[in-house]
Amino acid sequence: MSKQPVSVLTSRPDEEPAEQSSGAALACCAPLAARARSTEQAAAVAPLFKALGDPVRLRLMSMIASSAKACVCDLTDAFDVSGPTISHHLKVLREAGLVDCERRGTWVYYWVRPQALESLGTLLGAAGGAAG
Amino acid sequence: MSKQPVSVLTSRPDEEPAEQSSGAALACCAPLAARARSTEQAAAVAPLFKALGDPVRLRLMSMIASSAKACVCDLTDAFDVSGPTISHHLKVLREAGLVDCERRGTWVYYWVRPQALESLGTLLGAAGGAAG
DNA sequence: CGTCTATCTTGACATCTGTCGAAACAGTCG
DNA sequence: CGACTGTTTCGACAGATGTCAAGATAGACG
Repeated sequence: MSKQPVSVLTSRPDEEPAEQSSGAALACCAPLAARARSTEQAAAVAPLFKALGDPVRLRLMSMIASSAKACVCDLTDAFDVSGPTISHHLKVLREAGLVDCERRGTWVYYWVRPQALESLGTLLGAAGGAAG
Repeated sequence: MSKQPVSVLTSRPDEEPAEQSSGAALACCAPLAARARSTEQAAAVAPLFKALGDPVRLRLMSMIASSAKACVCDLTDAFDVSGPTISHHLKVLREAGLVDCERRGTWVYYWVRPQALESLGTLLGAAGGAAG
């Protein structure tokens, strides 16, 4: 069976088009562009990983994803940290584009934005091609 | 394409069976254990995301995964940061269990440890129900 | 053995992060 | 309107992080 060949991890910046050694000018054309692209891509995706890089936020995401809509009060209850801290983490998650929220009366509900997760999933394991 | 419903994100800490909470002193029982487990899981996985949460490290991973074995010198050349900084990032990646390295003469080669990536991939998109 | 290259470790420093308490803001209910 | 509950913002602070320069270590080569 083909183990998921990861893929960000296998985005191989060098396999773009006519890649490699097609010209001595390697240091100036495609490769460079590819590399730049990779850099940008990394800069764009790293924040998502970073946002998920905190235990509290990871668990928060887990809880939010587990229920269609999660109320802040429920989330707060499940942690040992203060309300403001949870609020802060939710803001980080929100700014990373991982979740979105809406106010319904007194309560605020959060839900996961599938797009972001797909991005990560794709980066990590989907993307055929690669295979190492 | 992959419309899989993420999964860390859906690990629903409450769906754990009566996982023998033989610990007597448990304030409650299953719920607490389940939650503890979830917390532990988050604590265990967050570092992986965190390690990937830096653009340099993410790109480093990408490059390492792109080639069976990547030499530090090649990696260093591809970035604008100093050698020690690359070394530091590689250490972070190594300590997170994402990569491993070996010295061959003068050079040190790095490669990706599939396990870690699988963990992340599983967490993000695969894993059907809970954990397993 | 001495020297050179490649890589890692150490120490220092500015910045970012996670956390809290206090206060502000948003809505509901009496 | 006024009091109360839920959530976010503000200000502050300890600790973590990313980066560099300088020095240390590992192995190759003469």
